[in-house]
Amino acid sequence: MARPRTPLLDRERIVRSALRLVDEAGDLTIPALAGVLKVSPSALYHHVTGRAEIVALMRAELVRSIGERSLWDRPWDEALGGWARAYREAFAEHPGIIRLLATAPLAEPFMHELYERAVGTLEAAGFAPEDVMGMITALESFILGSALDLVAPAVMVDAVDRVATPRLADALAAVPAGRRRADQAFEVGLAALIAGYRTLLAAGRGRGGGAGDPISDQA
Amino acid sequence: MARPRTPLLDRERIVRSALRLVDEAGDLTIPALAGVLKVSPSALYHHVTGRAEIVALMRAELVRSIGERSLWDRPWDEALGGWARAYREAFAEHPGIIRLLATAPLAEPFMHELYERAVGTLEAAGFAPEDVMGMITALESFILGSALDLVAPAVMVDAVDRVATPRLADALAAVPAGRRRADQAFEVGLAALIAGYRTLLAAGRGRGGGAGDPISDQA
DNA sequence: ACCTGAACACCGTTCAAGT
DNA sequence: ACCTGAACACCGTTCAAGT
Repeated sequence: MARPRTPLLDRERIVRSALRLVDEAGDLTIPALAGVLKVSPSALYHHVTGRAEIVALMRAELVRSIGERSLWDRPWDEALGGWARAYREAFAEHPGIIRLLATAPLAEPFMHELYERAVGTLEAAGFAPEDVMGMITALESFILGSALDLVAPAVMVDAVDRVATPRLADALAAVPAGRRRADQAFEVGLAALIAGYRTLLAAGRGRGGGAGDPISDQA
Repeated sequence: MARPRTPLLDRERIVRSALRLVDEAGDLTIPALAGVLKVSPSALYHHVTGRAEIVALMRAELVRSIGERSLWDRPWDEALGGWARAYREAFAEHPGIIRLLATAPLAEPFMHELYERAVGTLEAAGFAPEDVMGMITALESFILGSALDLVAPAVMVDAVDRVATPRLADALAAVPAGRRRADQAFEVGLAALIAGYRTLLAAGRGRGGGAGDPISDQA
């Protein structure tokens, strides 16, 4: 057929199909993607520089959806927690994508707007300006690690030696099954991280010239 | 030459070379590994089931070195923090390996002993048995995410639009360069996570029948 | 401009053949 | 048992040829 009068492909269709393919096949290959799009593999290269760009476009799409779900006009701890949940939730909806995106760089221009809001929220809350990027990066590391945990196979209870590692065996018996295992670990970690940030805020206000008093604020 | 009287290969030599190759080339391919070992690619399959097993062996080696560096006969917060640092440090010594291991399952039998110690330490400290696996998993997610952050390119300060995202631009100016950027974020997150766990312990002791009183303990 | 088909340089893995 | 060399089924990418 060669050049059709109306193009068969465009970047949006490519990304949409790529997302669906990764969801279903758990992997992204050019031949498979071309197959889904009913096109020859080489046709893709007229719209996209290569596989790497397709992955980058998938990431952009994900970041866009995170931004849509994040709400910043609330207390910093709620805002940050909501952002973290939206972030991980976006990954959770496309489990196959996690490995693909984890190994490629995270920080890209379309993240800037999200960072801007997070920085603004934390600084307004009274955190030291020199701490906020570290706080955001640490939270992001936790989210990404938790997303990977989402697709990691759980430690098998019956694979654990009750004699060699009895406490582990007991602790595992108390762990919920399936998706809830990862969810619970995420919530435990998120709560701890934010609680930790809270103590940082209290300490900072104590020594620095902050707004309130950490002791009386607790009452 | 065919079968040499003394074998050219064994699993240990394969893993050692694989680690070195990943460190230097940043990637692991069978042909390259065979080249380093001065052997034909197919020779490897007499000692190892395939590439996946080589990666698994590399992980086992890493876990072994983490175990060696971890000390558990100390207060839970120090022990857990030390474990986390040893864990990340082991990754940091082989940056190329991080992407390789991040995408493969983390939990494997040789982790059991490490988990056993962590569970024992946390339960002895008074944490609720149903919480400890979640706490360990969350910490591990943070460590793995931080290891990935170690090999992620930093957000470029001059790539940030000072008009669109002024707060981000300012916050980035306060971020240290190079390796220290990731180190600082890791320490911020680790401190927060452990501080958060501490409040969890205090709260648990408050309602449960724990050993101490969270308020008077602080003095 | 946009697609196809052939081609290239890779990859991991298998397997018969040699000692 | 342990290695080689040829072979296979893949992969991502390029490029001339067609409309």
